[in-house]
Amino acid sequence: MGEQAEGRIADAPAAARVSDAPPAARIPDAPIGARVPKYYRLKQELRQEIGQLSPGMAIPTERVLSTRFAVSRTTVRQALHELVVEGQLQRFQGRGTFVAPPKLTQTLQLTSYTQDIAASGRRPTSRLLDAAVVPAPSDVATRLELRVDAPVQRLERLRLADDEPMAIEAVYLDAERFAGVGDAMLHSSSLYALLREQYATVLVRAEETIETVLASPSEAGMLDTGTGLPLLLLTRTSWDEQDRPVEYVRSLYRGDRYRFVANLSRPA
Amino acid sequence: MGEQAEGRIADAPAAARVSDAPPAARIPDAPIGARVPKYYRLKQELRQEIGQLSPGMAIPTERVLSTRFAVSRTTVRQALHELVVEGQLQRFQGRGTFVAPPKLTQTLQLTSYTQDIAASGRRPTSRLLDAAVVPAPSDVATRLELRVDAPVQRLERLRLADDEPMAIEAVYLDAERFAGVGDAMLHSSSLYALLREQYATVLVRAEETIETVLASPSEAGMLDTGTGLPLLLLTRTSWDEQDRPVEYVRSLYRGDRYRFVANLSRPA
DNA sequence: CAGTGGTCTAGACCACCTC
DNA sequence: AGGTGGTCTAGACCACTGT
Repeated sequence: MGEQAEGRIADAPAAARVSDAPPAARIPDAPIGARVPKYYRLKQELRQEIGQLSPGMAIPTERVLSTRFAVSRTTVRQALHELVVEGQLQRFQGRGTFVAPPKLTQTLQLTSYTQDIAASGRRPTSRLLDAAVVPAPSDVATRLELRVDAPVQRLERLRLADDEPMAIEAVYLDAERFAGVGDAMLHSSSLYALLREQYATVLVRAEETIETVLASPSEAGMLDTGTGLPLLLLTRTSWDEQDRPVEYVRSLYRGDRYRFVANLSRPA
Repeated sequence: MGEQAEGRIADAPAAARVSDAPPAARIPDAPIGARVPKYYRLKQELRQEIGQLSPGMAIPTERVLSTRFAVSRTTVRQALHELVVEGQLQRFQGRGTFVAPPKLTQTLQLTSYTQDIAASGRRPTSRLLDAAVVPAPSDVATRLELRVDAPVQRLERLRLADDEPMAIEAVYLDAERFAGVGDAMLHSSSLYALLREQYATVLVRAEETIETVLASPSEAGMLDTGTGLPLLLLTRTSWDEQDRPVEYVRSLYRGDRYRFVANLSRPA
């Protein structure tokens, strides 16, 4: 990161000040008509400095930034946290803070996942985390038009692209209609191919929702990110040619690494 | 997906303890194989209590929770913050913390915005924040297939539903092709109607992206939320029947209040 | 005015990584 | 061992909302 910051004195309306602090760097002053917290001005300053750097480069440690800008480490951490959430920085415990690569764009479309990733020039893999027949919880039952506690096959997978964890995906299927699909998935990587070839089922439409949730500690661990960081939760219900619901999928993507794109056309 | 923690006493591996603290309430113990911070266990505990309450009801103040659970106010705030981000609580400076109403679902479709909201039984309004012809920044120029700095009409509106701020929307149009559209919008509320009636332009397809960003202080002010809270940024490029790009739109929605849904069909 | 959430400080200990 | 980010504490002052 550069050497000096531009702008004038910080420390806007409030707060006790250490009287004899060294000149240190400056974070931009608060503008007039708006209330701008110190951590936010620091964030803007850091954002600009980060813009000059390349992905993967390390930035100074929290303690260094704290002294350089003459603010507490808490304030530095608040600024860094927001830059992490926005996908500009990545932090690793014990290692440091680094400039993040740009976000990746994932298309919402009714085709094979594997196919999508490969089309973007990356190597798709997946790790089966869990495959079990369980009683349908109410949301799953509703989506699949089954009764609550009806047996459903749950398939939980960690999706990777170029070996980087990309999403945690849980698929639910009617365990009676798709008997044995759990075992079959132990040796197959494409659920859609399996549905087509073994169950003569083709998906023709889907409804997908997107919202923001936060990573639990275990989710954060699997996605190699921090607890409490925003994730994008995609849920998808897909129907076959007879308009029967076939799959209900919940996928969690890192919000700092992915954006989604949908193609819309005029309603018929 | 998700996880649970049962159990008793808090204060897992670390931290100095006030020796004579009152019995206080308990937050669930940390489970074995995972590292679960105290604020996260508190969050889970609070999440459960909130589940029993109705939207709009007040919860205890930060200082009360702090003593009740025998943790610092910082820890309480971290737990509350995550519940706010997840849309379970709403905080208002000077007033208190309240149970939030459920998220609203907004459909991604190529029809009038106003129409969409009305269809969901709410009253759509909008406030024109700004209408100016400006030189196209590079991203706008790219999307509209214009040269950088070509004149574009910018229309910035605050969208409301039942008088609640819903989104900040900035639309960009080719100022030469749609000359006068800025003035016309002063007296019209529907851009799409205006395009159809005054410019004989009908939109037939669009590409929409969704990603997470954070609220700046001014955005937070307009959306009546907090600085640094996650927003969903939707960008949309729409094309007419001749496949010319017509509009480029950037909309910011509160991530704690909205989710989005898209309908997909088998690619042709 | 008292009480709320919002910001900020200074310092401590922890878990984790690299050397 | 030493340094990193992650968590937590106790306390302060602020801006804002209600009375």
